[in-house]
Amino acid sequence: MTAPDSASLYRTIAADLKASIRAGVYPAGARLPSESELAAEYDASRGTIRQAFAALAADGVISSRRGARRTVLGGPRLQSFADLLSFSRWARSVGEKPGGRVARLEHRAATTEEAEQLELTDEANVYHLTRVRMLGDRPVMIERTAYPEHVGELVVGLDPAGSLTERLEELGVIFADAEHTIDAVPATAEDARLLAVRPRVPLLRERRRTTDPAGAPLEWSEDRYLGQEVAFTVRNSVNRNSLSRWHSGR
Amino acid sequence: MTAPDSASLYRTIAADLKASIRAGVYPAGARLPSESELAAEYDASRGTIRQAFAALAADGVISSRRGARRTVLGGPRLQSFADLLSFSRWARSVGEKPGGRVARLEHRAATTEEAEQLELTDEANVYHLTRVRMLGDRPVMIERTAYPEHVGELVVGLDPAGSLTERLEELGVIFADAEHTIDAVPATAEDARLLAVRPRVPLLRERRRTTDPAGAPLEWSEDRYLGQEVAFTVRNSVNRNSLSRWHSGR
DNA sequence: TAGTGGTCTAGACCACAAA
DNA sequence: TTGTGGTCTAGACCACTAA
Repeated sequence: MTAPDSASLYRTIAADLKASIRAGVYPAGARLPSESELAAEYDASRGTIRQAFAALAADGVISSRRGARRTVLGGPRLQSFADLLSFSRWARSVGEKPGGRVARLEHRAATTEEAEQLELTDEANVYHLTRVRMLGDRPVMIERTAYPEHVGELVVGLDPAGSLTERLEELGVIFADAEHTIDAVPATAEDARLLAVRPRVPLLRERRRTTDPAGAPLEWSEDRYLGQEVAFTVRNSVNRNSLSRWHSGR
Repeated sequence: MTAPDSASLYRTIAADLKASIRAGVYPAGARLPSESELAAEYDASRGTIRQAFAALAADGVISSRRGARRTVLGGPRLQSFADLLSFSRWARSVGEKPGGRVARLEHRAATTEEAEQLELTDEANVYHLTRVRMLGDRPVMIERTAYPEHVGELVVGLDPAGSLTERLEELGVIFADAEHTIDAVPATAEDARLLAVRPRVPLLRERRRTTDPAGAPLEWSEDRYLGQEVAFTVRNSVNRNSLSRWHSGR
């Protein structure tokens, strides 16, 4: 889950293939080179080539079947794990100017839910940050994030108008795994005020728990997006499925 | 992407591990056996064991780091690709009784969007089915699905109150890959009537395109769930990300 | 320091798709 | 029939974790 040997051969090959796909050398539906062709080209063993292809498959970029060459899947261009965690990075990647303002920053005792999600004892404190995030000059999302103390202490020293995630990474915090729960809720009075919309407008809610390579929680966030401005896309297959559907059991 | 050799050794090992995890032998956070231990136990090579672990990682069940044993990730129990496609199968898996009634079934020319999603020429016909799906006696979702003619011709011969996906699979239709786009929309007047809620209530919308192993579209569906009854969960990591965030660019 | 997973090789046989 | 990807083996060396 860490990123060791970022220059390993199979990663290089995978990056080359991704770049070619992005550049349009292999458009959606196109057939990719065979394992043996690539093995010859890179002077690598077949196993290494298969590892490169497995990396593309894990990102939902290609499809493969025995007997036929691999093909490029269509649909939207996928984003990296890092782009997904950082609103600022994402905004830039879609050609928008990210912005934000702090609505509230607290250092207080954890709520029951926060303690559970961050795996803290009930008496522990958290840093809780509420921000309104903007694309250009339009607010599109409210971010309510709880950090455990050891992360929050870093956060308070940073410029809260910019990308906290990127700054934290520079400070050596490694984000490794995340779990996202997505549903729809009506805007509360506070939501409506912060986003400049009417109460009860549909918002797309993403609750996210992010952990480090050892599985220790780094943040627990509840983000609320303007419903029809932002969407999430997931690809899965028979062999690869990290999506599930839940019922509140109300 | 097909399911060849469903009895291959690595699949057997992966299934055993999943069963043990589900049974609580390895709870969330627990350390799993090492590769060499499993290799000895199954009299398999290390590569085969690694393939089994890769299958669990692809489903977001485990985490791994060099130097330390693999650990079980917490969070909700994951569902299979098949459970995700079939409302009926999903409902049974969460202990609810699935139900449904047909609101409309049409055989007509494809709309522009349907033609694009199903990769049809503009003049082609589709079968379009609108159903209200229930858990117990409560409606929770509206399903609006377009099928290309070769699939739709099978669908019209089936009992539309039950699980079409399961019946289609029995008829040899193989669902291999899917792409899901999730956002929030207000209930239209028709939505509100079918779900017995007030107009403009937040609905969680899932648009889904499912393809066969060769990449040919099998269905294009727009499902609308009661916002706070149903949620979707996604797990991803630095090495495995099939989730992305989209902006309508409005 | 001992044990673990990460990377890579060089083979083998097989099931399947496409021509 | 030819070439493809799927499965499996038996080795090797290395980077990293944890005791």
